[in-house]
Amino acid sequence: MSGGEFNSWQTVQAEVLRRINAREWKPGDFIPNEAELSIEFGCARATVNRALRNLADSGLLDRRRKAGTRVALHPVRKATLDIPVIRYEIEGKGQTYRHIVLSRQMGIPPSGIRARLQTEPGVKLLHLVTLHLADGKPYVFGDRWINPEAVPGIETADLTAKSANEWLVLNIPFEGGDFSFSAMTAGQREAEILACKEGEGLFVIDRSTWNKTHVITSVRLTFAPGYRMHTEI
Amino acid sequence: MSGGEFNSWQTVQAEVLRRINAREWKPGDFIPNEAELSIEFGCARATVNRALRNLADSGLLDRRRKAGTRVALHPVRKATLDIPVIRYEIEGKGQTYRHIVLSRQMGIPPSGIRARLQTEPGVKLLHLVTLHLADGKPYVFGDRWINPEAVPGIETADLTAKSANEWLVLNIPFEGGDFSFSAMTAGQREAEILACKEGEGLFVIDRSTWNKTHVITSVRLTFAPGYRMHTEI
DNA sequence: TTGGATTATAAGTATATACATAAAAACCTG
DNA sequence: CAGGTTTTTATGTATATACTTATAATCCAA
Repeated sequence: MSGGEFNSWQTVQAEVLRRINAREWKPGDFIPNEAELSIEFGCARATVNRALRNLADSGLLDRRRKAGTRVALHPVRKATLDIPVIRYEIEGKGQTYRHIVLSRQMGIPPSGIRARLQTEPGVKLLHLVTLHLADGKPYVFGDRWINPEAVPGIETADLTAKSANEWLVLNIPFEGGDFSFSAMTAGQREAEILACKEGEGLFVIDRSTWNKTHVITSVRLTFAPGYRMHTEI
Repeated sequence: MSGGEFNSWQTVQAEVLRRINAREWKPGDFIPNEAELSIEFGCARATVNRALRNLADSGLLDRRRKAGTRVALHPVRKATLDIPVIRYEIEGKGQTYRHIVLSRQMGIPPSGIRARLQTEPGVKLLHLVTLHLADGKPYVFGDRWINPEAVPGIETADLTAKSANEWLVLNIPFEGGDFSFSAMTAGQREAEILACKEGEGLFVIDRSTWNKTHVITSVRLTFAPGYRMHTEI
């Protein structure tokens, strides 16, 4: 074997990829261990490690200590998508951004929201409905519940200058988030707010974010017709 | 400074994250270089490098050679989402999978598809419409165009046993893909195929995949009402 | 003052070595 | 032979060192 010059982790990665694609190593197969590969490729084990770790990160290999490395059985492709702050997304397209607070009040959330935010029954949360506009046209509206216990200062915050999301991103660091993407049919309320027709299909993002101690906020973003989310791999 | 024990890349990463969250290092700020940090943290530069590289990968830091490392100005959060093969997705939920080829013929594609697949005007492509069912109920249908030049053997392939997507994944390795997610309103055709009402909001994925030489295929997946795509960060 | 060459610098990477750790496999023991 | 213990092993990680590379900053000449 031995053969070519594989003296960078990128070339090692490319060669491993080639073997996977050429079915020399088939899904489910164990591949030689790092030590063996480092000899075959004529490089250090650390270099092989870097390449294999990278491929494992992107879902093409499964690795376990002691067990070894195998080609992923169902090579799941992982796409990474950026979760932008809406203002940047709009301004990035060269449009002018504006947002309006449609309503803001403390209230007892519906049970679904309460479950997400993990609060006790009867506890009041801040409920905020905002509309974001691009060049003056409705772009997306957010129906948001905030746990004031997790967000000191939210009651007195001015959320007309900066949107709630921006304010939170700036002031309350979060560690994790939970996103789901779906479609809904515009009802009367959505049609009114987004200035579209009833019955149109709308793109929806539901998102919760949390830090170590609390679930901070849960928001449903309903986009005006025509919105697309895009990514490449 | 010096201070605590930061002798693993994870603890270094955690400390850097803490400083970012605590605004000790603000968005746009340059942070000390690797050599300085390695002294401060009492670890090797490679350890700092691993931590910072990881944070850069996840979008929280911007790094450039010679320039240095700074906290990302708009700390974009990146969510990774798995692109599953539909059969695995359905079977993973414990439902039975079945799929039907609704139509299969060579034809001249509309100009939008032609542009995506980068083929010459007048060239015929394979057009395939399939419906995937979960427990016998319509789950998603795919409207797919395949470039036969990129896919030798597709004309004679049996696409009733394995779906086109599975066949392609198994036989034609691809290097890159392009995904976009949106919502549409069910028209008469969608309502019929997916057994839903006209005017319902449907989740749509448009996907093209390519390898080094060709764009292989472009497909629009239209999901039955209620579909959600989920991810965490 | 501009624009091209030079230099200094910070990240990027490769390597040998050493040790840590998870977990499969082999080895007991009752 | 079940169930627990020990051993083995492949990956995971840390470190010192050395070299590479992109590029910001500087210098210099037309």
